[in-house]
Amino acid sequence: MDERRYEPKQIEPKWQEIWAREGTWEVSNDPENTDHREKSYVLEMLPYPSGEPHIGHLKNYALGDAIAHFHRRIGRRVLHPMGYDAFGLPAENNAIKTGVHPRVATDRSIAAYRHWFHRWGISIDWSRELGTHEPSYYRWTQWIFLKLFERDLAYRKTAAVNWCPNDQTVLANEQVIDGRCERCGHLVEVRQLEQWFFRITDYADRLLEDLGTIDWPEHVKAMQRNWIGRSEGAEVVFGCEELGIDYPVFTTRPDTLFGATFFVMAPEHPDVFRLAEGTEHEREVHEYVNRALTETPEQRGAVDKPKTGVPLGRTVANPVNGEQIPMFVADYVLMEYGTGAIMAVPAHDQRDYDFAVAFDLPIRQVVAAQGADGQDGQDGAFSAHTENEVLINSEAFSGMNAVEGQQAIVEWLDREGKGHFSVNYKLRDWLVSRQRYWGCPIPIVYCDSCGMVPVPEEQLPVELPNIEDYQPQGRSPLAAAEDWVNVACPNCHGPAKRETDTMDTFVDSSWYYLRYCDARNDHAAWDRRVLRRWMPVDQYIGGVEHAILHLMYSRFFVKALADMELLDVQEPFQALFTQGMILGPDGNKMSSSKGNVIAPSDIIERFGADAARCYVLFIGPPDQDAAWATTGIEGVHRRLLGRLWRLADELADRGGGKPTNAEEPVDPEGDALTIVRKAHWAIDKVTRDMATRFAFNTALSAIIELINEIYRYPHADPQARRFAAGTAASLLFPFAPHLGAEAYEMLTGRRVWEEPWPDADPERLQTETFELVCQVNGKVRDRVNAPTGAARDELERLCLESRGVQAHLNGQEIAKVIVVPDKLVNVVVR
RNA sequence: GCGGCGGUGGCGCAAUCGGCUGACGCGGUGCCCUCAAAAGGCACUGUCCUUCGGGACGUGUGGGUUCGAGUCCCACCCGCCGCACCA
Repeated sequence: MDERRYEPKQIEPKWQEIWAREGTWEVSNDPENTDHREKSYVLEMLPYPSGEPHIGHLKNYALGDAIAHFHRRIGRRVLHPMGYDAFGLPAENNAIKTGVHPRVATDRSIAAYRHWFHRWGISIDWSRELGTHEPSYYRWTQWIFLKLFERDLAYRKTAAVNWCPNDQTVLANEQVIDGRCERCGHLVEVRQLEQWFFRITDYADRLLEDLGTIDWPEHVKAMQRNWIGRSEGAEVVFGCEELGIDYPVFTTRPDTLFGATFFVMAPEHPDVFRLAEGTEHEREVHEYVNRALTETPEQRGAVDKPKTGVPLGRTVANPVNGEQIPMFVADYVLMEYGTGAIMAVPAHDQRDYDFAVAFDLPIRQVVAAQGADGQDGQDGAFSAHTENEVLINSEAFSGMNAVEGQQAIVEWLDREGKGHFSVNYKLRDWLVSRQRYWGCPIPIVYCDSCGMVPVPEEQLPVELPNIEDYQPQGRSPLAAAEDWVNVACPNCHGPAKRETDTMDTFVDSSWYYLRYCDARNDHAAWDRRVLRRWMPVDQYIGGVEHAILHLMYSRFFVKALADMELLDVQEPFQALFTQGMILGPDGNKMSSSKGNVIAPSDIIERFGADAARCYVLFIGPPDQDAAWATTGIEGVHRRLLGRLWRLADELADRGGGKPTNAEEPVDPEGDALTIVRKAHWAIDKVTRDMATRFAFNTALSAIIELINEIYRYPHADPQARRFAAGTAASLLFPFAPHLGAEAYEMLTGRRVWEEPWPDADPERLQTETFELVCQVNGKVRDRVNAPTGAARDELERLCLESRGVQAHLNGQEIAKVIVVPDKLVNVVVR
């Protein structure tokens, strides 16, 4: 007798082959609009293909796949596509090192990813597969660029930009973390360069407001709000009479204007040298600025660093009272924020206060708590205005409530032409050009006579040429491809040159979810009507590391494209789920240098795809980080999958003339009823966990409980056990599709994915008795069986009669009895 | 400093609307099956006390509301994440 046991290697390929051959998960765009099922667009963030997928990918796609399967089974038409974010630096850096063309390396990785997605059994509509590096895709990336260019949302300007000397390219603000390149960790330099930008700042308010319309985790919304950094205040003009130049500053506290006792400029401010010229401080200013500019952002930004600065030898006039106040240059003022210059109010701002103390400058309090005698110094610098703050030392405005005073001061400034209400943002325009090869070419041509000319749509794509030398030299490697660079001007047909920068890869991934909807459209990026059938993405799933970059850029794209009437939604991702990381067994982030990497390929080899998928979901709440434990996957393999398989094997109808079935027995009794009830309980539990929250860990534990219950009654009616096992297989299918399909087929002869999601029968969720919790003064003293739905006084009687309660009453006086029907009775004694 | 999220057995965690704390899994202990092992099955497993009936305690700390608090309120401690000289 050969032993029969759960062998994923025999089960998994069988189903993968069927799904691949039949294209089971493909879904039509339904141009006739005949399919009236509710749509569901389930999407995981597309992978950057590098080597082989890692365990985080497995979790990401296991999560999305469970949702996709669940939605299909509850009767929705589900779009669940896959693609690859295939342009990018790692493949190019690899090419520099090894000479292997980035396309070759990328396509090799893509093949590996595709292979593994099949072996994981992810239910993907493969007919929509795409790679952002394919001309059939980036043709439309270029088209979108041109659309943005037409609307002046893509533009070129010279600006101080972040330059990574290691990667030899510029970076977006969002790609600079603590002054370092987010990719290679090298210190970033600031350079004045002419670059391409997308005008995302035009959308700052809408990006902020519409966060209220989407179902995203609070922390992601908070990060976006933070990044947009909207603050309301006023722009106030300080004039330097000696040079006849006006300097506007931004302030959120215009009510403190009368307390401004000096004025500070950032070292990067373009007028600093000009102001100092000819004054006794000229040399000192040069030295200070040069020193400040060579400091690393970490050094300069150190929180407890003492305030430094140098006088400029000039004064500006405070617009509210004409007072001449001295100007300084100091590195605590940032060129990137506001106007690069500030009015300093040491009485009400900690930083200004610190500077004033260091340079012995006057401190004048202008806001005080009402009734107080004005001794609170610099307190309240950042605190919001309270109702009882009043202005003092503020001429005509003295005595006014601070909130009203602020309003009045700005209105007065506005009338005088010296200021106005203003809103400031931390968000900058998105720098999109990169001096690198492996990216989407920018479809622009420079002509000596016509200037900057967009490549006509019908000439797209501008294909990336093959080159020999990928080494960046401060300009794009494409600049060396002369055959490609030199081109006839589309306008005058004279000699012209192509733009040699490529686009940030975040441009590619900002619209891929739109292309999936109509992935094989050769005539357009998409058909607007098809988009209407699918967009927005109903459930987006990915890592929190994209909270700002990818997710903000995509939102900007959708809003801009909606404004062009190219699509009909305002937000790309209606709901977002951010998964936690799988950490190494040592609790640290997995990395090859720590030697704690768990390779999915090893895991699947040992335990199969179903066990791997279930384990990454069972390990804990899916939005939390969790450490990998090999004993954990063994548990899932044994207690969940192995035991279900054995049940199916034991209970399967093996012919015998009867049709196989796992129908619910009609009138189960005794143990059979207990098992049937547990099955309905599990249906209800799993359904609620999936539909109302992402509690896959508890859904799986409910399925384990059901399986345990079937084991507990080995001699119960086989039909009841078969029904329960079939239910377990059906419920397990979204998590472990191979075993779910296999066990279901063994028990019923049918394909589980063609079956509707089971319904919990409310009658079966009800029991005729329940365990009544009997408390005395809130402590549990007994539990007794009571009829479900019993009257309050009946429950009270049962409780009072119970042995445990009797023992604790000791003849004490009963003050009160609390009855919670079908749950508990609490006897309060004195 | 600002914003967000957490703190429950030896471990991961569960308790969904204020009602039995610790579901489920891991780990541990004992037993069954076996010539033996593997595999598998069954049972027990928060701490302390116990006359073995049971009892006391227990959800970061301290207070409060309540018949009843892991859950609500106040104050605080600790940890993680994001932002941060943002005017």
